[in-house]
Amino acid sequence: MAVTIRDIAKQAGVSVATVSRSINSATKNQVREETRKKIFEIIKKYNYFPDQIARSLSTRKTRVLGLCMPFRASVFSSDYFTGIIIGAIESARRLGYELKIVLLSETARGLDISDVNKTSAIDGALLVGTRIEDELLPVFRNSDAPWILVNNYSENDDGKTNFVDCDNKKGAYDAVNYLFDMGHREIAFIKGPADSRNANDRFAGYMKALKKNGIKSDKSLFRTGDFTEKGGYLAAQELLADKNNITAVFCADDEMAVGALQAVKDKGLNCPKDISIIGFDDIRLSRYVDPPLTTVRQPIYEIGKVAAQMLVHIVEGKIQTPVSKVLQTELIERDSCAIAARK
Amino acid sequence: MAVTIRDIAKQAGVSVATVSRSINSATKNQVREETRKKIFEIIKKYNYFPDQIARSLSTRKTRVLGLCMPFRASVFSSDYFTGIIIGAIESARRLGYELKIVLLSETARGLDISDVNKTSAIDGALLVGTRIEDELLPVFRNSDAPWILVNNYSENDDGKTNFVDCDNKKGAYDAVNYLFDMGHREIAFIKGPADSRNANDRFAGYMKALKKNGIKSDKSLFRTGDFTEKGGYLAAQELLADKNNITAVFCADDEMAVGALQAVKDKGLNCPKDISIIGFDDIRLSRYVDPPLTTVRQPIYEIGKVAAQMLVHIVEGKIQTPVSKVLQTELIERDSCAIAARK
DNA sequence: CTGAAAGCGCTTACAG
DNA sequence: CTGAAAGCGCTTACAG
Repeated sequence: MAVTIRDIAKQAGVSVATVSRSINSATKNQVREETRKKIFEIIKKYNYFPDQIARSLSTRKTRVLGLCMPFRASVFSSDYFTGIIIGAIESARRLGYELKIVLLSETARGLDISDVNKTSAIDGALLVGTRIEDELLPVFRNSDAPWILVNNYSENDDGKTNFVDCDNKKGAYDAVNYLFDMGHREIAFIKGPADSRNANDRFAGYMKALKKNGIKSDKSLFRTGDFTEKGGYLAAQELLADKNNITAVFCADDEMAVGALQAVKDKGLNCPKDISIIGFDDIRLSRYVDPPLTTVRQPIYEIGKVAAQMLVHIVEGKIQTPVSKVLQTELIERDSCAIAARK
Repeated sequence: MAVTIRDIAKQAGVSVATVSRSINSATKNQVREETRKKIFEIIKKYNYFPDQIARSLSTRKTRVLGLCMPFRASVFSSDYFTGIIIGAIESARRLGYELKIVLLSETARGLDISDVNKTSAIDGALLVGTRIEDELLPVFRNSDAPWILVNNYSENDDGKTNFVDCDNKKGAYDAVNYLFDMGHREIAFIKGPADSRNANDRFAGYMKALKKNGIKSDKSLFRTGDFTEKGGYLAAQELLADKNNITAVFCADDEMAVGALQAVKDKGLNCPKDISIIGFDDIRLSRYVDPPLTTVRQPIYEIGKVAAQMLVHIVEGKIQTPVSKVLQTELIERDSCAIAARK
């Protein structure tokens, strides 16, 4: 049988209340040092660890954060998933929290986030990988349970959401300006899925940059991908077949950029000589393809880190909500973009 | 205030016991259908969800599995980490469990796995990324709490450990035979860290294949890497400087193989013409380097899946321990190996 | 500084 | 088929 606080109390000749006070940093000063010392000896001797479950039932706090996400392949894209988790777990750990992965059912059965909290025994939620279609957001908003939207805030949002994200629009804007400065005028764009908020913001950034540079947008220059390599390949293939005067393509994520790169090669064209390609995210693979991909880096690890930290602050009531943080992207120049070829 | 079982009982005009029985599949048949129906109406009406914490305290089961690992970079290598987690979480979910990530402190302070279970509120542990130096294993063995060693079993082990792993020795053996059949006789080996069990088993497989083919092992053909790309690069560089007659190098993981490939290129040599390279794991990157890497595929997703499933079976007492499963590796032929060049 | 007692929200023998 | 009651292992007002 496991040793409980009762056993310790009995052996130390004190009440369970005194043992409890001794082992909780907030109350340990209420106990005479000498008493505490004796208690800790007994604790050590019996190798006692307080039961976290009992503690939670009593305090109504679990000290665990939920990383909540739909079970969708794109969320689990290795670099993204790993980055968020490691960032989050580092913060959590430092602040004395653990991390639990909770999968949201695809069939969003009107689950309220406070239900998630109760059924999953978490103090707060990091909401990752949502899409507009999930319709998770509206219902989450009606909850007073602490949660943070990670990486899917939209500038068209309601202003009441806690979130951390990178500046998708600005990142895309920068990418297009970069291409423009290299002389590109016919810049194609491969969008992400229509129901992805950050995909939309990236598109908005593209449009904004076009406008600023006096280029009028041309619908025949857009294609929609699904954030996968294959989707990028297909979209680029179409683009290359239709329009022979494009000199650059901006992809809403690196996966699609990798696919687009392959399409360019398969068409017998050279990147960057004939076509420049620029991606978004800076996944590990970007450095290894040939040519290495120029891209807009999203500080994913930082995002996870900041998000978890922020969530803990909310949970502990140390911060006023709504709260948010927008991290900056960084243009990473590699070899997939070059001065626009004369056409 | 959240609604509790009391509220439901009161509204339904029954006792909490009856409500409790109704909502637990194991006991729901003890309740008259009519009564149950009424109870569920009330539950729905009040949007009641049973508190998992209270349940856990009462049943002494949490229905969460712990993915326990040291906080070490190599564990978090994207493909590995993601593969294990997704595999594990899928099994867990299907069986009604959740997954919590618990970081083991580097400074292994004599933590017993049963303590982990108590302090982390988990029913069982998946032990990932351990090294011999961790000295976690011996202490874990003294515990009766359910746990499974993932991916680090050694054939020299005690036979009492629950584990799932791939057949590292056999995989390495296959790789070397493959090279031998292509005419290679001077086959270098870049080992993993000395305190990694699977690294050692892979080395053992290499040695076994050498012996079987009548090649005597040559110490000058071994180098030790650290499972990272950089380590592989450095080791290969040394190898290439020292021995000019090697025609192939087998790397204990793909990360090192990618590094080795770069070293070969930097030396002005061609892979596979001058030097064949073969890796282990089949990480995503392997398909993208130039030339694409021939490697020994480790079914990492399957490993996570089987491990979680096995753990649940142990936790629920449905299976006799010790229990284990060894999954087979698969040689993936790509373009980094060729017939040995005459020297 | 310390203890007795109530309470956190469930489950489950026990009795009927 | 149902209920009253004890119990899971803690924390925390309350009283002294």
